[in-house]
Amino acid sequence: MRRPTMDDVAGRAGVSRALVSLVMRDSPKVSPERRAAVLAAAADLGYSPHAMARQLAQRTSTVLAVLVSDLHNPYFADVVEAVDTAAREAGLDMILSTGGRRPAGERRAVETMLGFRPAGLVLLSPVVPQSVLEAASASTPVVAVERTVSLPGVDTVTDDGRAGSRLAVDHLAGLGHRDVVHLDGGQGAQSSTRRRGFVDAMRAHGLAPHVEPSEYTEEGGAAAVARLLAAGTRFTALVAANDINAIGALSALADAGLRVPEDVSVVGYDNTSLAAMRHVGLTTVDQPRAEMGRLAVAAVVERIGGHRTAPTRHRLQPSLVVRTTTAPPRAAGTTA
Amino acid sequence: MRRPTMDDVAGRAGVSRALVSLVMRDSPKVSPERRAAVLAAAADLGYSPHAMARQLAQRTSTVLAVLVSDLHNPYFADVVEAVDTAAREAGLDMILSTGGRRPAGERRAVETMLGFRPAGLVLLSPVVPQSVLEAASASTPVVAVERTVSLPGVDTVTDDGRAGSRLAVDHLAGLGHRDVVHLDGGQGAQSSTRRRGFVDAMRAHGLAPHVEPSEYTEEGGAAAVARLLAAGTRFTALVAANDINAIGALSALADAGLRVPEDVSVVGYDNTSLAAMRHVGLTTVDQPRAEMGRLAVAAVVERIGGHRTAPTRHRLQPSLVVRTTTAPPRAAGTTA
DNA sequence: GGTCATCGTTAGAGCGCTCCAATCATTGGA
DNA sequence: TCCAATGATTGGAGCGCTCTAACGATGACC
Repeated sequence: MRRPTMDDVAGRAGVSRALVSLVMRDSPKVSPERRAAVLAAAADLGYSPHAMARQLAQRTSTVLAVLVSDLHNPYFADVVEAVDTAAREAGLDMILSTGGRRPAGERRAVETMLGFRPAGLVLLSPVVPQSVLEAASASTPVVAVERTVSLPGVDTVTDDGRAGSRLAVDHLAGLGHRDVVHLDGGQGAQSSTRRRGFVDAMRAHGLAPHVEPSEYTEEGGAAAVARLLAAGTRFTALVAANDINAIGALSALADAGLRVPEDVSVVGYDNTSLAAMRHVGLTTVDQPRAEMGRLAVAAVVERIGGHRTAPTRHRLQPSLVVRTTTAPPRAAGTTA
Repeated sequence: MRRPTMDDVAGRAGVSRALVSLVMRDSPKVSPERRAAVLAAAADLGYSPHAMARQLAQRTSTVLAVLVSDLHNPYFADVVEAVDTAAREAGLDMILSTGGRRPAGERRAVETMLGFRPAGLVLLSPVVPQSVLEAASASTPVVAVERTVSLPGVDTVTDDGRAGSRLAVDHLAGLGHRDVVHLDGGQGAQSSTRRRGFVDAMRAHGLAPHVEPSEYTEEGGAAAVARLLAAGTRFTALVAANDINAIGALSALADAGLRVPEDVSVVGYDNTSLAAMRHVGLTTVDQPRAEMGRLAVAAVVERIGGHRTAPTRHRLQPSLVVRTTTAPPRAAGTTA
């Protein structure tokens, strides 16, 4: 079970350990014969470098730590995939961990990862308090995705949540809706931005904004709609906190015998694979997830290289994807 | 940016580095006063142990490497969550990586992870050739989940795919279906087991089994159904390769104007959150995912402890979850 | 023929930690 | 009172690697 070390390879190839090290790192200053001998010995022994020993000696890490708030949300699968690809291209190895959308879980996950002295830390929609991010940024480059942070040591990559909500409202208002309710993301990252965008856009259309508390989960969406119906609230359209929240809302509407989009129109946020499913066909706001993942890694790389110390604030433009859950309200055409 | 080391803490607390090490590992053989002094110094300095240096010195890793074949399949989110929880309880830190369901990608991911000399390697539905698993098992405990492997050094945790398919067929046959088609998982892990179970169960009911090639993806399911319809194949029920494959099949059926379950019944496999969605309501075969994740970690832990060298072969019993995509066929009641 | 770069190679220190054996301080038993 | 036993603490070697500086061997140059 004991794996061969550099010394074993050196012994077999009849060279010094330092030379083996050079070969392993593709140094140009090694004669072809020696290089061949070393590679042959390594192959014979089935040797591969010990990544941790290397990092300890180098005093520089190639580990990119990534925290995912919720593995069940397909939104993250896309971002993580992009991060993974970009990280590999930058020569970084991704470590993934999850906090289960709970601050305590995330905090512990961050601490564990920091124990590995990663080259950087990418947090996807984190819910930990800012203080944790600040502490982390003291020892490694930190990038927060889909979370507004104003710390000088923390870079951010978000979509323009206000613009996203505006797209949704403009679309609905254009269809003739006047009674539109926003299901709020609560403690979730970026929810306040989306809420503000909703309120502003509604006012711009001369409509009264109604915000109903909810959260970034299916259950939350269902519960919020159930509450609205129980209260007898009048609405013909919903702007959900995100896609899974919208899915929950759709379920609750179906339970109540309301048809979508005939009785109620629904708009989601994130354009996850869920929204694209034929049986859902959710109209939703698309975030450039791949781009966001790439930018997050790029931000880390820039900091590592020391090319930058000032924080980056990427704010990407979302777009609307219209599918089958939105249509003019019943009494359409009555609006100006 | 330089993080404090154990020596810094020792200096501040006025003790030796070895004593700090003992405190950090909660050794009982440290006097309360010294312990307090060390902890205070560590807190002042914001010290946290360097996980990699620790592992190098200990010659034993606490890293559990986990390979996920497809982050987009919610099936894995559940298993990973269970693995994460169990790993943490066992004092292991999870590293996650993904191969994008491509053998080359998985192979590279495995090599990268092995560079960290993990305490164990858990592969979820891997598609790499057995030789890769064999090579890996030479240097660390390896557990394959949902993949049949007969190597002595590799433990396995699978569900009983034959039994799962049988549950599906029994259910459909019980409803009166006679023309049932199985969408095959192709190269995917465990697909041959599920296929065999389907064929055997159909024969046991005196029915002719029809197997249509497909794969573990939404597109694959849609394409297979489109092919069946184009060929004019007669069928009243489908046993899909897995849930996302079933989702694709549902879409294709809808496109063709066929209603589910009135015209065609559909059974999935995995009981993912997708299947449970109100708008899908997929009848499906449930795997005890949490249990599987736990068992996988347990297998690694047993090998680490040296308690076992013989391979474990866990085969768990699946169960059927009946929802709304299955019903008697149009001409029901005609069967014996 | 001697000096000086240049090149490929190597010894050895050190990364931050754990482990072992050795040390020192205390206590209890005879 | 002395010695063994117990418990708390420490020095130093070593984990597998990288890095720096130094090394010997060439060859170029005058």
